[in-house]
Amino acid sequence: MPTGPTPRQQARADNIVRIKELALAQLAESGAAALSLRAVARELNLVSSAIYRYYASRDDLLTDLIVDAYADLAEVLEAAGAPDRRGARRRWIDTCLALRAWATAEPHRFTLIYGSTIPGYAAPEATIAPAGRVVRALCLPAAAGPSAGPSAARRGPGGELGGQLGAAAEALGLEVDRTRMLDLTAAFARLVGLLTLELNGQFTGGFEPADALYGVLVEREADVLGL
Amino acid sequence: MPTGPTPRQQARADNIVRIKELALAQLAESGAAALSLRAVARELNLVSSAIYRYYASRDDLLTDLIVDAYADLAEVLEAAGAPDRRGARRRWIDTCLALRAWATAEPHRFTLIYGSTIPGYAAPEATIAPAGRVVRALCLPAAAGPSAGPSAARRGPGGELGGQLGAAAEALGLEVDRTRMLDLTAAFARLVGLLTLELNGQFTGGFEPADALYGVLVEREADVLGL
DNA sequence: CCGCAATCGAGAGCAGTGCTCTCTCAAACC
DNA sequence: GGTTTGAGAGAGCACTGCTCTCGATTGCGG
Repeated sequence: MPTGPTPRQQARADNIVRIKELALAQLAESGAAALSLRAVARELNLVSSAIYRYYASRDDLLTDLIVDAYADLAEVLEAAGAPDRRGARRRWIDTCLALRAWATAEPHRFTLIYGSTIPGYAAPEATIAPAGRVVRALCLPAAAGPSAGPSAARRGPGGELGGQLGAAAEALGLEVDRTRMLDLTAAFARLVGLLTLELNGQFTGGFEPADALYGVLVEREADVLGL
Repeated sequence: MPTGPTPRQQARADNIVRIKELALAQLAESGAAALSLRAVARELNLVSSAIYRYYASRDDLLTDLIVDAYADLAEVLEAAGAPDRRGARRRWIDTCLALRAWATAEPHRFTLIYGSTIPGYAAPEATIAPAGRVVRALCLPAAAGPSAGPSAARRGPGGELGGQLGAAAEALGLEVDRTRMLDLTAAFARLVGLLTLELNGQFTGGFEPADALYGVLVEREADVLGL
């Protein structure tokens, strides 16, 4: 019979959850730079050194939060773009709107994954798969489109760029040709770019709130993608 | 007669320059989060408290670096897009390429201005004008285009978005109608988005280096803008 | 059921940070 | 020449990440 977790394991799991919650709260109000392990420990009525029983370093905690953020975002996008009676255009647009809704609801988590990283800091191995899942979730509703088809997966731009696009499509498990992959990549970059600018206040005074702008641009993306 | 700066003023100016240089060097190798005033003071053979004669706080120094980065980038873009015998399309493309060249040459400075900011941290007044200058420099070569004209500056989408676009165009001193402003805003967001993703290593494994991708997408932007 | 090993928290401590305050000394100005 | 202004030194506070050691508790194997 499958024995449940021992009390100790349970307590440990609970503590990890609480640590993440508190860390997320700190993140939301002061940003990633101000995340303090000691402060988390304090709020947990733990002595500072005890935190290291759960995370070997501050970066480890951050990495965990990043992975969680990717996973949550991917889930949201997958739900928004799930295949159903809606047409591809509607699913694509809903997915894009879900992206912005998530980003504006949790700006600290969005900037955690798409904001600036430290120079020379390579994304830990653990984060690349979840990151890909987000890209895939966003692209999937728009994967089928002009010149797309299972047997065309190898066609499209040749040369270096063609190889990169083909590899990227394959890595994401998207059955699209290279031209389509180029369009999807561009669309992804545009959306993330727009949100990054908005969240960083680059639009302050001009486009606050940017709902209308975003709405129009998403429609345009749909047009460009032939949805 | 205009007396030159006193030795004291000169020494002070020199020190500020040296502080910025050292800070930039730190930024380049460890990121903005790791910028340490004490470390800068140490390299300057100064005791830590003496730094505060020049900058009242760490944030003040960062703000200064941000303003400088905007100014430098704007200068580069203005030079790349300066009116001359080249056609508008060529000038636009050259400007876009200059943007990427600057961003990849000084990734720490690019992420300093377009990377993530701290939640609740409002951009200091001093930074918004230089930020606008960059936008203007990028848009200028593509300002003239379909449906554009001095007397059309008020036309284009109406409603909330129309007002925002009109105000933005006016604030930047761009003589474009609102439709054009929408296109320019979108193009700006796309380019910055793409570069942000690239510099943050979101393309690792797929599109490194992203020269080819960027080149193709810039050509496309030119098409969309009717250049 | 009992002993041994793994785990956890406490506490002290190190090196570093931003920033403040006071003091001294030299340069600049009247 | 006397006085004001500015620069640097030094000590200190509160904080950070992280390490090490040392009891105490838990849980597993014999």
